[in-house]
Formats: sequence, structure tokens, C-alpha cells
Amino acid sequence: RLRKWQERIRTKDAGERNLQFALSEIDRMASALGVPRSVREVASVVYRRALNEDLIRGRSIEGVSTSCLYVACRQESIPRSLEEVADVSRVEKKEIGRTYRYIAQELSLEMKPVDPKEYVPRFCSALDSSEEVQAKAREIIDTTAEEGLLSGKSPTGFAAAAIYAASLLCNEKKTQREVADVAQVTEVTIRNRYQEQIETMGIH
Amino acid sequence: MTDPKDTINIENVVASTGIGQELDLQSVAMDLEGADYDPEQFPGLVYRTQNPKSAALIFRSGKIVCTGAKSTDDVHESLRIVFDKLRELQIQVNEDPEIVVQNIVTSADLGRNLNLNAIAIGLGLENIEYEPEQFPGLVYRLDEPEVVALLFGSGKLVITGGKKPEDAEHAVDKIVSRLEDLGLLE
DNA sequence: GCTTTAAAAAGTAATTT
DNA sequence: AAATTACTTTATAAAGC
Repeated sequence: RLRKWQERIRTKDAGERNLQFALSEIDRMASALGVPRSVREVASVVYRRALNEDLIRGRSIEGVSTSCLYVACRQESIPRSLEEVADVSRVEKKEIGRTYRYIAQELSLEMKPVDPKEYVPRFCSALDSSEEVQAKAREIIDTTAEEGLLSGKSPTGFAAAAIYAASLLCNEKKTQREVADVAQVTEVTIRNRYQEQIETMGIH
Repeated sequence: MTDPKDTINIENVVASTGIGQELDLQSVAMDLEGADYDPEQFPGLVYRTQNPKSAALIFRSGKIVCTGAKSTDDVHESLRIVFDKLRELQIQVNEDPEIVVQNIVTSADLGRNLNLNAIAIGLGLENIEYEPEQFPGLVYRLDEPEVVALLFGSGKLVITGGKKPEDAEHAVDKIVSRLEDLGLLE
């Protein structure tokens, strides 16, 4: 009987320590990503829900923590790409993506696809682009997305191409490499998306 | 307009069977030309057939998995070749061991572009998985038939998980009517 | 869970030429 | 900068870790 007690205390302690570890990891990664406190709080809530639903079993605490942070960024409309999140996590991108899909499914999070426009402010400030470029990029994204160009395309690459195009149109040229670096996509992707976008925008 | 059902093409058929007899894969690997066997990596021996093209995974238990065939007929033909090869090695194989089709992968074309964002919302986020950052296809799980469809922006699609060719046809019909109901086709 | 096998879809990325 | 190779997703069986 005493053993059972000790075991319960032991597992309870272990659970507490695991939760503390998860929350401190979320905090660490959130700081590294530079997201506001509200995102960390949302991530913590999602993690506790996952814990209550017993979704951690068979998965690493680090993987679930990272996925919850990824979810929180999207829910707060300041998304971070899996690439960016993986950069501050010790879990690889592929596993973060899988864990994220599992958690989103099990918690019925009904995540809407990321709107490329949500990347515009952050990418543009990293590029020191004007408000005019941002507005133009948003316009390009909305117009080309309505024309069906967004289907199947990565939101980061789509946003990067629109920002590149807007920079040219506003006489604030940025090189494809500069934009590619802040968006963490290749120049080839920017080139491909850019071509499609200016075609349907009728810009010459 | 072309009926999307007429664009259906079987791309891969997976089937399982068995010869009801234990095998010494080490010696089979020695005697069977072109056999790949690395028990450290995977317990099955890999044997590829050329006509029709397929890959057979042969296990110590005598159970066999055949993948890569383009039709159910090809699966039977490929396995007939495998059975004959084993008989050449003095291994007893019945006349026609039972062959069970486990999965059929099919491709098809709806003939027009799809707005995957609208479809994700329209069909209901709870049934759909669409993460273009991770994969360009929208994942749609059907209950009847029980298959999984991958929808692409081009209107092309992949259907997998079915056990009979008709499953893909029924799935295409359902997908087309659901998209039409939502006004997301055309 | 993972390991291996096959095949399609389309996007993205890393190498090679 | 264009071409090639490779990896992402889906399902499925097999035996074993």
C-alpha cells in the first residue's frame, strides 16, 4: 500500500516535472521566435488540453510543445513556418508537422489554411519595406488568390513572391535572395510564384 | 465533357498471399537471381518481376506481398511468376494460393482547376486536412467507400485505400457530386 | 511507432550540368 | 539558370524490434 502511494506520488511528480519542462520549452522557443506573451499562453492552454486528452503518450514532450507553439502562432494570426519553428526546436520539421496534424485532429482545432497576407508585416519589416510595399503585396496576394493561384502553394513562398513583386512596382527593389532569406524559401520558388502572379495581375 | 470516371487509371495494386510453408530466405536469396535480402534492414526478401513489373516481398513464414502492379490481373500474373520461380528451387507451391488485394491506388482528373481553400472550408475543416506548407494536396477521407482521396489544384486526384476498382469510381462520383452541390466545380 | 516495396499527384529543395 | 534527383502526403500487407 505504501508502495502504491509512493508510485502515485512518483508519477504525479514526474507529470508535474514534465509539464514544467514543456512550459519552459514553449517559453524558450517563443522567446527565440520573438512572439508575444499571448502566443505563449495560447500554446500552454493547447498543451494542457493535449495532456488532458492523453495525446502525449508515444510522442516526445518536445515535439508536442513545438507543435502547440506552431498552433498558437497560427491561431493568433502571426504564423511561423514549420521551417522557422524547427530552427528553435530540437525536433525535426517532419515530426513537428506530423505531431501538429495529429493534435489538430484530436483536439478538433479546425485550423484554417494560413493566409499568406499574415506573413507580410513581419517579412516586410525584416526587409525595411515601406507601408506602400506592404499594401501592394496584400493586393497582389488577394487578387491572385482569388484567381485560384494559391491552391497547393506554400503560404511563405506565395507571400515572398508578392513582396518581391510589390518591391519592384514601388521602386524599392529587393533582390530575390534578400526576400528568399527572410521568408526561408529558395529563389527558384520566388521566381516561379512571381511569374504566375504578375501574369494574372496583368503587370508588365 | 469527359466523365471524370473515364479518366480513372489504376497506378498500383498491393496484394498479399502465402505458400503455407516456411522458407529459408538465406538459401532462397542465394539461388534466386536478382533477389535482395538484408535481414538487418528488413525481414522480407525483395524479388522484382519484369513483365509485368512488380516487386514481391517474400517472408520467412511463406507469406508474400506483391506491389507495383498496374491491375489485378497483373498481380496474379506477377505472383504466378514468383510461384514458378520458387518451384524451380524445389519449393512446394500449391496450384493457386489465395491472393487478396489489399490496396489499389488510382489517379483521375476532374477536368478543371480546384480552389482548395474554398473546398477545405466548404467540405468542413473537421473532415479535411489541407496543409499546403507541408503537402500541395488536400486530404479527403471518405466513409463510403472507405478510401482516402488527395485533391490537387489542377483538378487531378489520387484515390487510395480501396480494395476493388469500383471503389475508386464510387469515390469519384461522390467527390464530383459533393463539389457540385457546393458549387465548387466549374 | 519504425523498418521496405510500389505508384500517382504537385510543390519545394538540393545537386549537377 | 535549367535539368535532374529527391523528398513531402495518402493506403496496404508482411515480421520484428
